[in-house]
Amino acid sequence: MAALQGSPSDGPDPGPDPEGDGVGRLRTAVLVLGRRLRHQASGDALSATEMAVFGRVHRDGPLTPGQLARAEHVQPPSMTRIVERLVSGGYLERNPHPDDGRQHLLSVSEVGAKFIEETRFRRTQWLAAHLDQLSESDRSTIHAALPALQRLADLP
Amino acid sequence: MAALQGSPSDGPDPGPDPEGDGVGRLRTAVLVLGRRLRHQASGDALSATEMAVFGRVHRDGPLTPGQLARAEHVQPPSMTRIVERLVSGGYLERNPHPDDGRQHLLSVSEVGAKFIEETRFRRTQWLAAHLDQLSESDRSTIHAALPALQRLADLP
DNA sequence: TATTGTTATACTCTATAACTATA
DNA sequence: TATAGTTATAGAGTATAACAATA
Repeated sequence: MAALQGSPSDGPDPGPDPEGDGVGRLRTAVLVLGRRLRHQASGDALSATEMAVFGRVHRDGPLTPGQLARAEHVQPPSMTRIVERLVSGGYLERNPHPDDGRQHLLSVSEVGAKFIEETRFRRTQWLAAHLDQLSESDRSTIHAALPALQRLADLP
Repeated sequence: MAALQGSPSDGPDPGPDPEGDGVGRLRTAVLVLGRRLRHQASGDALSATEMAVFGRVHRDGPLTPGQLARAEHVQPPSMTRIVERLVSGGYLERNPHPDDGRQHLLSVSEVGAKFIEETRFRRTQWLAAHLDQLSESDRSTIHAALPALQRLADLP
């Protein structure tokens, strides 16, 4: 079916804005946001991706590297490096897996927990600061779309 | 004010999911989507960013490299390389600027226009194909959030 | 033998700095 | 002198391939 507005086969009137369809605009918005997210994070202690992984461990409890790789849709070697930086930076801790000697369980360290409290308080993150500049209506619309965006991102 | 759900100062009840706030989830969704968009595009003729720039020229008419760089939030040298590939691939054409010898105007070539028609018909793009797998309700929610996401991406 | 994770390596994207040409 | 664009170079992020350890 149509994806975010009419597809070519929907009828005789594709509208006045042929390629200005939702797909193109969504792609652009995602790419620009991601680009800015990464770049603005470069002065921070953690990169955007590191922050995402760190936040996920904090949210979803102890996880193995493999679980994290699947959740973030990166390959295992990429996650190895991300986790390596987070562990050597003191944000995450590696604990042995109770049942399986090959795996580890990653959890937020004490230092890491304190770091989250600080950054939540300071609100220095680019995304949080810029969301605050939107109208209340824009924020709630984005908030409403979040589950759908997550489902889109996690589709096989 | 609060950004996508309660901030720490909103009251005594931060909810059961401290860091599972909208900011973190939005960051993750954007990063994962961008990652998959880039990766899945690697088999295509154009990368995700190239497609975004190409689509913008198609949408918004002849543009200069500088205008494109500002619109996509990349630095001018980055846009130079993106445009270079699109021009040498035959998708875009460089035309002299009527008033200013330093600038060029980029427009979609005949081959480029045909390419857009084909890909719209084939729907091979990762994003379009996956949007089609969402429910109608999810698609319309995302569609409704698109202007807000664009404003967020374009904030100074 | 299959799975989890790591090491080694390479590629893409994008940035900063320095330069050229035009205004 | 200021602006638009390009060239040269470097860094971050992520992938694939090969390997080690455990199930």
